[in-house]
Amino acid sequence: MTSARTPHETAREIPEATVARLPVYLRALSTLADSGTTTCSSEALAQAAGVNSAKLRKDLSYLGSYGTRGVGYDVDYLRYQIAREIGVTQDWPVVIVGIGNLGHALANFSGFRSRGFRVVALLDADPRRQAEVVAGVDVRPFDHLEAIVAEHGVAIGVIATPAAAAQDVADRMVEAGITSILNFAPTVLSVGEGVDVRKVDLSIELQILAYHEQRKNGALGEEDAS
Amino acid sequence: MTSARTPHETAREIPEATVARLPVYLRALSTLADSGTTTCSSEALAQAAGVNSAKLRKDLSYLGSYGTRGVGYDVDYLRYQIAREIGVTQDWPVVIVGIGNLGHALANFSGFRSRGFRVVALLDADPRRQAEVVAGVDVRPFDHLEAIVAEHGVAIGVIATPAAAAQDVADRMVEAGITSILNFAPTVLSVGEGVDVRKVDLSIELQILAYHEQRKNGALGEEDAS
DNA sequence: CTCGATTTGTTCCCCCGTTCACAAACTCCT
DNA sequence: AGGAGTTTGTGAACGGGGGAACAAATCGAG
Repeated sequence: MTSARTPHETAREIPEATVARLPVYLRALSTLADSGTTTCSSEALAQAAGVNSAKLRKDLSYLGSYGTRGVGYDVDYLRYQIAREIGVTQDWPVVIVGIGNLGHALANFSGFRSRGFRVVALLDADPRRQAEVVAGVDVRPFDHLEAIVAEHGVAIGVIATPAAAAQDVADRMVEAGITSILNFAPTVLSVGEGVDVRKVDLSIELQILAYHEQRKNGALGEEDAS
Repeated sequence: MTSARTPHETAREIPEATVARLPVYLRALSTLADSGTTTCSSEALAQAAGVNSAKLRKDLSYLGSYGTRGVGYDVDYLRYQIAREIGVTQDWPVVIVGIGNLGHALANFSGFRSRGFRVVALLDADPRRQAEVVAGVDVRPFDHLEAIVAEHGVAIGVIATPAAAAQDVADRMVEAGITSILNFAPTVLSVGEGVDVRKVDLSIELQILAYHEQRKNGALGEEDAS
């Protein structure tokens, strides 16, 4: 969770940690369904999702009581219930801003369509990129943002620009009416109340791995550095 | 944190949540340094990093006492201390497996070099991709993995393959001696004791945003579905 | 040298999340 | 029908992290 919480909490409250795991369960269920499994226990699903089975059951209990004691969960039924809870039974239009190397990769990412997301526009400020067609969608000028958001009712924006441009892009997105941002630029974004931001940061992930790696190697560099 | 913990804990223990924020502080400090700032308060740095100042001070206190009361922190000094703690004062060789769209983007990512990481090899199982040269490094057969890891002492591997291949790649990596994996494939990896895995999953991030987005819109779909 | 202003380092408390453990509920076999 | 075996859903204990608040330390002015 990055942004502030909405003041008017609706109905039942699902913990943030649980929300973050629901997509994992959803994927595991899809895999099970593809392999012909129609029913599974919390133990089996937990293993497929890489979590503790007690945690899985507690997570699912926030959604309701969708299992059968002594039996387990119906794969298709549970899958639908989770998808509905997350909100991916409907289609979410998405705009991607910044069509460099990463933007290309994101636009071509097949997991978009199959999981309830539809890329309605690719935007870039660089006129040289606006000639391109990526993944069947043509790259348009960044200035079209407001019109596109209004036309398609876009709520989710993806920022794949260099760090220097990210905050400006975010500001424009928010102004245009976007309320959820996925940020790939290595910058801290500041946005107003009610806007959610999630960040994906490659170099941070690598640095976290480096820290643990360093410790595995018996902690060199123990000088006190006074 | 994804994998198990090493049994023999060394010296002082830094909480995982703090470790995840140190790279953010490091970047904020670099930005401050670039703008000519030589000293900053915890309040200023916290704002630049997008966190609470009390949390920042507590995080830094795990590293030692590097500030001066009544004054603040010396930007360069603190930056070096954090970099040393994370382990990015040395250079980490990295291999990337799977040179599709995403692999291209990762290989070209400039944040690698500048933050203590060096891409020593790009690997792909597809012979057609092995003709390419990406970001000055030529794509080599996946089978070269073991030799490259041994030669350069690679500890960190990046998986950018399709989901179906990811587990096999991970197994080979671990067997070759890699002990930290950054996984971009949408799969749960299972690895042995002592191997760290971090995952970056686009569709999960989008689904989390979708969930919150759905709730903002006044929670439709309140049928009980008996 | 002393006093006020500033800022760090740390203590204390609370809340969220994880895990264990068990009662409730269901199936199947006899 | 009844009992044994399974598996879910949840209550309770526990640990970690976040934030407020304060004492300790440093600087600067007079």
